[in-house]
Amino acid sequence: MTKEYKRYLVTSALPYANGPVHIGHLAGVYIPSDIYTRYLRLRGADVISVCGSDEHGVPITIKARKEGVTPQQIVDRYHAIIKSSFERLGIAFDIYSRTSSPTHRQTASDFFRKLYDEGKFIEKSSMQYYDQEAQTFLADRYIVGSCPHCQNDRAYGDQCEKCGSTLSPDELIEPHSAVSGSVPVKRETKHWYLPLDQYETFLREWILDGHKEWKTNVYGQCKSWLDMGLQPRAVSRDLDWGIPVPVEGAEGKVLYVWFDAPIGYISATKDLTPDWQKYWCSDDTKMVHFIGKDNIVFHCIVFPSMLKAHGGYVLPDNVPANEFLNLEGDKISTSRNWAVWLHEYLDDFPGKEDVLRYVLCANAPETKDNDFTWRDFQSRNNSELVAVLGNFVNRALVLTKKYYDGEVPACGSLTEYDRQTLDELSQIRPSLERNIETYHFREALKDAMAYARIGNKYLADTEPWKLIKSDPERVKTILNIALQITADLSIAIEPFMPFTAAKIVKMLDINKLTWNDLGSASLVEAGHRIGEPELLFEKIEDDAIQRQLDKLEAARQANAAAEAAANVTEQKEAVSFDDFQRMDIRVSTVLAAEKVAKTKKLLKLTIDTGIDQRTIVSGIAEFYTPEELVGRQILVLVNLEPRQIKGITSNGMILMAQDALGRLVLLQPGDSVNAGATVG
RNA sequence: GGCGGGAUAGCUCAGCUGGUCAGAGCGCAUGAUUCAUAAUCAUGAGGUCGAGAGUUCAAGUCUCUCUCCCGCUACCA
Repeated sequence: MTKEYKRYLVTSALPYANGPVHIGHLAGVYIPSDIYTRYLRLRGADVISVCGSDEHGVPITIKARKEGVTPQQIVDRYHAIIKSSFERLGIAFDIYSRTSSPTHRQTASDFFRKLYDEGKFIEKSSMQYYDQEAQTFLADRYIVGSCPHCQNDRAYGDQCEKCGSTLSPDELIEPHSAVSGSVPVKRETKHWYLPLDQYETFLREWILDGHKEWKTNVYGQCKSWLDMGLQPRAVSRDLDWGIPVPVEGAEGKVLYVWFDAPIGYISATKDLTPDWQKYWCSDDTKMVHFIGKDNIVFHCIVFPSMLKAHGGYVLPDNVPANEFLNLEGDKISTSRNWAVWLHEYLDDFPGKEDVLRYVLCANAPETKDNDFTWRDFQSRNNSELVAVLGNFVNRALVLTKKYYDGEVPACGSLTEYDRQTLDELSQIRPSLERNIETYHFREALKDAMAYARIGNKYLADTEPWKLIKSDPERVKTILNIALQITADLSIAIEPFMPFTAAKIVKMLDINKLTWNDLGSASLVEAGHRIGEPELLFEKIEDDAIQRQLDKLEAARQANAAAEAAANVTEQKEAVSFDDFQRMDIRVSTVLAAEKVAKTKKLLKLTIDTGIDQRTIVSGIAEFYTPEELVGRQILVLVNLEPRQIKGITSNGMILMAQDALGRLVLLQPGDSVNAGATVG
């Protein structure tokens, strides 16, 4: 798509304000978007970068309730932390807004109302759980019960955090309200849906035909969704935290958070400039969404459908989604405190903002999930930033200071080798530009570092410290060139390491350069006096790394302790002996076992209960193979109501123990007994 | 089970439309060097490009099958 654009609109996924920002967010979204934005600015492009906190949604209300504060207090807290830590890291948004702002409330509300008035929604009533005591409908997250898969008695209505399965409230065993603890009842409620299915044709043409250049993970994910067929998606919820649905008779309903959040890009732009329509409503704006892969469907399918339904807005030109960053081999997790928090990093490593920016860019999960390790962090700092970049700049400046008292020497006639070096340097820029413009920031960073590598090689090959005795004139030219390379380097690394770039500019004591200067060999004039050289980076010693590793180890142990405590479930309510007597549990023998086609967890077992032979379907395929089950004695609840599973009638339930890891283990008699022996 | 992504030197990764594509950085080894934060520079080690088959004059690069990892989705009492 070689369309000519007049301006750029860069958006970065809105961080969810129920926790601080960690390195996964940075590597996936904010570092790339910042590099891209800074590059465009250096080029003098008309570009704005917008972001803000995503402050609605159920998890925030849950956190607030848990802490006994208001949702507003929660989002105020994290908005402040996130905003200031971004600033400290040099993430240069033109505006960092928030979705609880009046502008956003108005914008999202108007957006909804326009679609509503134009009949772009469908209305549907459904039965949902209602808490009579608290007089409120319950979001899926607010319903707690036993997980039907792993028996965890603290599963939520949308997900069981223990076994990871996705649930619906109806699946929960013994559901109760997380608000009041009472047993909820079903009550009818009305909601509005965006009929995504109506936008399928548009999306297919726009993405599958029109944007084949998108990253394979993004394109593939979109294709997958489109091929599965899109369903209408609810855009409202029964909740009191959020933007009220601007429709008569919609009291107690708010916009669903995924509907209001992306509109935050628009309202942030409004907060930034009265000229916001120039960016949002002109075809010659290039909009780019920087996101993580968990957001692909919202930014490529849902939000574009919303924009299309609304009309008059630009669609994204690209959605460069990154994969996930792991930490020391494990998934980053906010709830498990398995993360490197940005605000803590900034406190622990003052003055090392660029080190983190460098490492996260060099190791960004651009094509697949990646791992952040503190050893790698240390190694990249010590052997790349200190040894290559910092060292080269220091060499050039110190030599200038030493030989010429800081006065830039004049460039004399160039040798063949000089020309060769300058030629090599000139080849970097096109590659660097191409890599940034195609969102290959890892490669782009390598290109930027090449200036320092070439500089080091140039000094080693020309050996000015030797020539200073035999051919002082020649040394002037050499150091002049070394200083030019240093100046070029400062331009090339600015998008990646703005603090370091600024330091170099300060040490050279020159005016800030622009991208157009990159590649020039006359950026520092002869006779100019440079400032005082200082070190750009310092080595990071083992003990600093060890402290971070210890910190993580502490989190790991805290998690293990918490999990162990959580795993011992409470004793259930007392039952009468009669209740127990009603259960008919028998020792049975497995006669045959086979996998149920098209399932991952199900086995179809034929068993001898002593009374009869019958079929039972059980979800143990992940733990037992059919072969090892045949001939085994097991315990079976034989008088459980039959149930249809995958078209097979299951007559009974196999008793199993579940360990702390969610693993299912069969129970069997200590000694062999006859089939049909009763248990009681 | 369906779909998507990934699998290339010890580590992190480049390899676009098939033919100097078997590469870079780090790490390692050897040598050189001392201006520099013991930093730098040179050279090297030979990885069956996840496995197998196929198309082709020619395949990491295309097709098919399989294995493993990540994600989405379905199923589970």
